[in-house]
Amino acid sequence: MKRITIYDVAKEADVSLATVSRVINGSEVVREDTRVKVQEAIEKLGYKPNAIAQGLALQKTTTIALVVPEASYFYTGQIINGLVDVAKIFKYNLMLHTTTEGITEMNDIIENIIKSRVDGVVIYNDKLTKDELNQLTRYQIPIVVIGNKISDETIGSVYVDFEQLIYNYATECIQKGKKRIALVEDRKNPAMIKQLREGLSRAYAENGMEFTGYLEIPKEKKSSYEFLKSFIKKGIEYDVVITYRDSQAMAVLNTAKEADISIPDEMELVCVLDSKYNAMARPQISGFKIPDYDLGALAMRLLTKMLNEDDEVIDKKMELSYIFTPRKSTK
Amino acid sequence: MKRITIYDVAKEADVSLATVSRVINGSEVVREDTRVKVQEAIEKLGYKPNAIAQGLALQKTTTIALVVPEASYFYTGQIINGLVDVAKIFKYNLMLHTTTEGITEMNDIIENIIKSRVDGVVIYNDKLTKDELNQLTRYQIPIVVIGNKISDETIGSVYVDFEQLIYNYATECIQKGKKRIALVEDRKNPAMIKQLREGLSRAYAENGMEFTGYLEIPKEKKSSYEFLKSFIKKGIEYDVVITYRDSQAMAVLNTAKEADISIPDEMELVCVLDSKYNAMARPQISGFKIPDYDLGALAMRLLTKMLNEDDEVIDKKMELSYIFTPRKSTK
DNA sequence: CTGAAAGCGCTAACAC
DNA sequence: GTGTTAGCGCTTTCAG
Repeated sequence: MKRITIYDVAKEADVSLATVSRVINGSEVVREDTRVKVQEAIEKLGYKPNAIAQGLALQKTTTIALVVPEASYFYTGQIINGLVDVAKIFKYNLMLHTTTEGITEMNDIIENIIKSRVDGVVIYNDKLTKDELNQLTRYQIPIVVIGNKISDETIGSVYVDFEQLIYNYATECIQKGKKRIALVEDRKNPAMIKQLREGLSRAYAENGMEFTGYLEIPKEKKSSYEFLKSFIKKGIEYDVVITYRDSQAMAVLNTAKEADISIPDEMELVCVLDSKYNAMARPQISGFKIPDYDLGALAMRLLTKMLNEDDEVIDKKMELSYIFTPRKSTK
Repeated sequence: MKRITIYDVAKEADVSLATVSRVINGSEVVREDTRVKVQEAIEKLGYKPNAIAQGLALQKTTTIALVVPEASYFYTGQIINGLVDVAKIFKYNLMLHTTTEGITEMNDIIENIIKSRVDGVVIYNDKLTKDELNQLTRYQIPIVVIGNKISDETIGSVYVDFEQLIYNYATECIQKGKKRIALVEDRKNPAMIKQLREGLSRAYAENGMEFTGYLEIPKEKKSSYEFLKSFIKKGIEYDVVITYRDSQAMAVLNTAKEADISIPDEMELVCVLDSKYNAMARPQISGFKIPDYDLGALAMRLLTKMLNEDDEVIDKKMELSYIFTPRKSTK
């Protein structure tokens, strides 16, 4: 089957290709009967405009690049859903780029993004140097970053302040006398853990103490569970242990049970990133409800605004809040 | 900043644009010193070839469309990872399209895919009519479907035969005397549940019985958990209950515990789609390890073969196997 | 209201 | 080896 182009339609409808172009793009100036004539020709031939050619002619692709860490986790998934939904509303297509921990060179992705001439990019990524961002801005491409407070002329950001979140929580704990707080390392999210440590350190510092509860998982241990198993049975050293992801929290739960430590009576447990699995565990795990879907949705919305010259973007830096969801693992 | 094109590079390097094109595409015929000259010009100007223009000229975009259900679940995520990794190897870009249950009209997506002139598409989707596929094939675009046994001239498929899986399992159960098997409905995956029911029915039929253990979740119940709660406490009616997703299995686990039913002693539990959460539950939930990552990776590999004229595609229909992972919820 | 023609950036014969 | 030129399919002035 021969590729059918605007030219074929023009011939079929006995008009010029300019006219066909007009009806495709819903121009008002076309007379009704010729519009119908063209429409019929389009139907008959099964013509679909070539977005690539349009992109070339218009200097815009109506597609946005998405850069996300490997799409494995529920949390990321929800963010993507938010991005996708809003993109759909504004008729943007999405190019998916994923970063694997360290392995995927950001540079390749950036190179790719630039070549593909997308209209904008949304990046959800902890590790991401200023340099790399500049690379993108140098090519004038609008960016929205999820999870970082960066922002300037062509960069917007949408995030939750985890440092503040954990600071607030720790402060409250300390004031209630729960001074022994532990934070479990998460190898998959070093940048996030760094933020959490900072928040904890700040809270401790303000109370004249030093934070010493960072639980680094020894290299030889393959999983948090394996580590915690040997760690937790040593005895109860902490009032509350904080994990980043649900699976780590569940590991704590399981190891505590095995060590006959009662949660929350003898030790409390909090998971930063709440998830449905937290609610399914027994005891149910307390956590912070992060507006993941909204992070994605608002990021995309912000980008569409930045892309649309008519829209005045008031604030390129959007901080979203979280809600602590107390369940059974905390008192 | 003015958009810099191949023409600018040509002028800068004092050669013709054809030569620049040649070095960009690694043509062998360029003399070393002019290649260097051009490279320098490219560096200096920060030139990046416009993939859109290349796409137009070459009649191919080196991008593949992905159609997946909303990217929420771990299972889907792994498939995507597989797809992404292989796509990366073969330098294909990915356009992401997601289908929301029923809401997203497949037609819009198809329209979009056709317009974007992708080289191929990978569809992971239960509900997908033959009609819709034909729509795509009509435009000569190669497709690989994940999860369905469809296949013809331009369509390949990679799947796990769940009907057979559950048939095998049920048959074994029946032979061991566990004749009361239940299957919990999954509203989010009706097509999959249909397959599972068929497998169960077949197993029962072959043993001269009829399958009656389909547990439909009443419309007024908001979650599997809510339903199971009222259902399970009625007493033990089944020898083994089968769920599709991990969260449903966990719901069974929790409700059984609340009803003081011992798993696996009084009732066994199997989750079709195994996940890490199954291993974190207590008792740990048995399940079938589905090669999700491989499904994605092989689907993409198959597509790349179909796209490459040199490659002879031997079999467009790939059935992957599963492994039953017995844990503590089955005897 | 419609058509003619230039151009978007790049590739690929075809010359030289 | 390198340059010239004709497209790839579509949009958009500019005329008429």
